[in-house]
Amino acid sequence: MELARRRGHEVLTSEEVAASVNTNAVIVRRSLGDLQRAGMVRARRGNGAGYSLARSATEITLLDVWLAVAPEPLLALHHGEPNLECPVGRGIRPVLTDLYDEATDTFRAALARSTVADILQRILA
Amino acid sequence: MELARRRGHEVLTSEEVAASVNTNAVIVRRSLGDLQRAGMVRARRGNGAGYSLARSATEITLLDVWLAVAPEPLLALHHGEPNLECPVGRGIRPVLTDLYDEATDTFRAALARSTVADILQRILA
DNA sequence: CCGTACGTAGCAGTGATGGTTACTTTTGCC
DNA sequence: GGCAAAAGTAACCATCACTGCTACGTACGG
Repeated sequence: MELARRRGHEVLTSEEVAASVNTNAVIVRRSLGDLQRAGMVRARRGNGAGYSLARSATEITLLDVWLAVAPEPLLALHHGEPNLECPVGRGIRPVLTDLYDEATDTFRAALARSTVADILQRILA
Repeated sequence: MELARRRGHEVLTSEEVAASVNTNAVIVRRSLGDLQRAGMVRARRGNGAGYSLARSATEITLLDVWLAVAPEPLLALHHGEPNLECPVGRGIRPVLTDLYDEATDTFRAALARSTVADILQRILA
């Protein structure tokens, strides 16, 4: 959570972030790369480089982050084809994808209700 | 979907279900075993054995199925501990689990709105 | 008692993820 | 211009979960 270092440090290196998450700097660069492609984070390179927020923390929702780092469909159908000779096998997929989409939408709506700023405020409270 | 064979066949063997899902009988037995432990399906053994619904299809929601077969938390925290020297690292987990629970609840509520009977009706429509 | 089909263990193949190392590229500073 | 710092990225390995398969134990009807 990038905003916490708006108390002095304008940018954070991947090493610093990795230390605070107890993981590897490369993992951080990979994840922040996703957020950067989604336009929520800026990366400066070269000497004195590091990451900073590209948008205000009040304008970044959990949903934004979720979409940037999780391309997977949350509910996946069985990989293989069902047996098309069975009447259920033929018709089940559109119905299930429909229901999946519905459930996924409510899930996303819940994520969209919280911004990074909200979360930070609740952490510091 | 077990109800479709209430047009004659009282029980289905794992082999028959596997054929209709284009998968292996053992996989079916494992999955239906979960549903059986959750009380939604009955299994008869011995000669002429097979599976049948333990409750009416109108009394089985997608949420029931989901809970029976998916014990995973849908949104998992990072496995490792965050750095506890960072103020954000210390406080973030309760906040995130809270938000995760909230989103997961709305997701489950959406699943609870559909029963197996509903799905079957939509398939045959 | 015998055959059928569930229950379950064990194993190989696959794919996703995390972690590490190493190398390239960019860029500020001297 | 050259050096050093740090992002970007590729390659590789370990781990884990899941599917699919074989095989065997177990319950139960005829």
